[in-house]
Amino acid sequence: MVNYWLMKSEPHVYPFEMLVSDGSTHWDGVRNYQARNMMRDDMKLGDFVLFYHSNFKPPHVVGVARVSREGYPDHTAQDSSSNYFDPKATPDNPRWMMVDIEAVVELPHIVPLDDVRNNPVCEDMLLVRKGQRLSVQPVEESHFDEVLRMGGLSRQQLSEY
DNA sequence: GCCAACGTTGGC
DNA sequence: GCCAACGTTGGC
Repeated sequence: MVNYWLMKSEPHVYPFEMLVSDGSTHWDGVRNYQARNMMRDDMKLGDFVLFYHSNFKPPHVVGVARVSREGYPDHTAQDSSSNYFDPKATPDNPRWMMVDIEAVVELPHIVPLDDVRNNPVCEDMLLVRKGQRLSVQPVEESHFDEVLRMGGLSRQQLSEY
C-alpha cells in the first residue's frame, strides 16, 4: 500500500528544480529522531512525497516526488568534513538514516501554505498545525489528493507519470 | 531579523 | 528522571 509524505527543503539550498535535474537524490542531513524513524521504518518504495519549499515567500508545495530507495544510513553523519557530521555516529551505529527520492512532476502551479491553511479539507494537516516543525511528515491520502488538486493536477494525471 | 515552539543536552 | 539552558526550525 502506498503512503504519502511531505518533505521540506529550503529552495536556496535544494530547490525542486534541482531534484528534477538530478533525477533523484539522497535526503541527507535530517537530524531529528521522529523524522529519522519515519525514513527508517515507514517510507516505502513508491510512496509519494509532496515537495515543500520552506523559508521562502510564500512557503509552498511545488511538486511531487517518490521514494526510490528505502531507509539506509546517512553517511554524512560519519564524515567529519560534513556540516551534518555527528561524532556519535559509527559504522556499527550510524544513528541517522535517509531515503532516496526521485522527481515525479512539478505541479502546474505552486500551492502556497496559506491556501492549504485556508482550505477546510486540509484543516487537520500536520503542515498547518501550530508549532509543527518536522521536515519529514506523513500526509493523509485525502490531504495529498487535495493539495494535488489545488496545484492543478489530478490523481489520474499523476498516475501517468 | 525576530521569536514561538519545539527538541536536545547534560548537570544534578 | 527532572529540568534549565541552549540550539534549531521556519513563518512572519
